[in-house]
Amino acid sequence: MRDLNDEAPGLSDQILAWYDVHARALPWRISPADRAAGIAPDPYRIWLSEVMLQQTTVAAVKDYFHRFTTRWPTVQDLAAAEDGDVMGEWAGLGYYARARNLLKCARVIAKEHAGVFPSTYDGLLKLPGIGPYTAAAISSIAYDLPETVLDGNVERVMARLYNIDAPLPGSKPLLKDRAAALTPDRRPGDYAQAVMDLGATLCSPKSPACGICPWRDPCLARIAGTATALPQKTPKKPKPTRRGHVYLARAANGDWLLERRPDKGLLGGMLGWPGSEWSETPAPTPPFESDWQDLGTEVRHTFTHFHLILQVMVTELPTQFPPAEGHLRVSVDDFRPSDLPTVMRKAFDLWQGQ
DNA sequence: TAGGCGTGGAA
DNA sequence: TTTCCAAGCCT
Repeated sequence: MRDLNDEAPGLSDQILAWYDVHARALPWRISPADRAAGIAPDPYRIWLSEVMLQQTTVAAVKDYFHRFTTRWPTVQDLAAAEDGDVMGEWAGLGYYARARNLLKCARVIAKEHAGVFPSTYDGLLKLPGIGPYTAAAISSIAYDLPETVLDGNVERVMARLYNIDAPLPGSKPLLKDRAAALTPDRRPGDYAQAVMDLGATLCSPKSPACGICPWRDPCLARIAGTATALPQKTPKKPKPTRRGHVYLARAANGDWLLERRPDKGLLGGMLGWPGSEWSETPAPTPPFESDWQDLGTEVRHTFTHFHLILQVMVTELPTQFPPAEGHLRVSVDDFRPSDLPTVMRKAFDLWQGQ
C-alpha cells in the first residue's frame, strides 16, 4: 500500500507551486508574490473574511467585505459600531449569529486585547464565533503558523487524495489527521489557502478537473476512479413546510411598523415584520385591529431546515398608533429594505410590486 | 451530540 | 423544480 505521508514534502511543494501560478486574487488575500516580498496580512481583514466565508461562497462575500472594511476599517471601529448598524450591514448574508458574534468578538479584542488579535490557535479559539476552522485559518493565513485548516474543501480533497470512503461527519478526525500530516512548516499560510483554492476550483464536488490537478499523480481516488463519489456523507432529513403570516403596516407619512427580533433563534437580532408563529397551521395574530387585506401573493423561502410559505397582510398604520411592547415605528427616512433579512425583504418587495 | 441556523447559485 | 452545497459555530 502506497503511503502518501512518506511523500508529504513533495506533495506540499507541488500544491504550493500550483498556487504560485493559480492563486485567485481576493480582496482579503496577500498574493504569494507579495507574501514572498514580506507583506503581511492584516489579521482584522483575515478574521472578517473568514467569518463571512463560513458556509458562504466567495462570490456572495466580496461586496459585504468591501462595505464592512470601508465603513469600519479597523477592529476598534467595528467595536464602536451600533448593534443595529452591524446587523443591517450583514442583512442578506445569512447565519445572523455570525454578525452578533462578530461584534462581540470585536469588542473583546478592543477592550481586553488592546485591539490586537491573539496570535495563537488556543487564544483565537476562545473568542466568540471562532471555532476550530477559523482559529486555524487565522493562525496560518494571518500569522503564518503551521496549523491545519479543515473546511469542506479540505475534507473533500483529503477524502479523495487518500481515497477514504468512511462517511462524514464521522470521518472528520481521520481527515484532520491526514490533513495535519501534510501541513508544511514552510509557507503554511499559502499552503492553507492553496488546499482550499484547489477544493474550490479544481477538486469540485460534482466534476473534479483531475486532468489538470497538481495532485493528479498521487491522488488515490483518481487512481481508483472514486473521486466524484467522495466524500460520502450521511443522508440528510427532508425539510418540512411551515406557514405563517406577516403584517405590513405603513402610515400616511411613510412610517413602517417593524420589530427587532430577539437575539436568540432564527433571524436573531434582525429587523422584521410583525407576524404569527411559523407552523403547520398558524393562527393569525395581527399586531393591531384593522381592516387587514391579503396581498394575494405568498412569499416562498427556504431556510436551512424548513420551507416557509408566508401570507402577506397589509393595512394603513394609524397616525397615532401606540407601539406595543417590542414594536418599532420606523420613519420613512430611516427605513432601508436592505436592512431586512432576505425573507422579510421578499415580503416588502411583494408589497412594493403590487 | 445532533440539530438549529440563511442564502443564492449550480446542476 | 428540487437538491446540493459553500473558507462552520454554538448549544
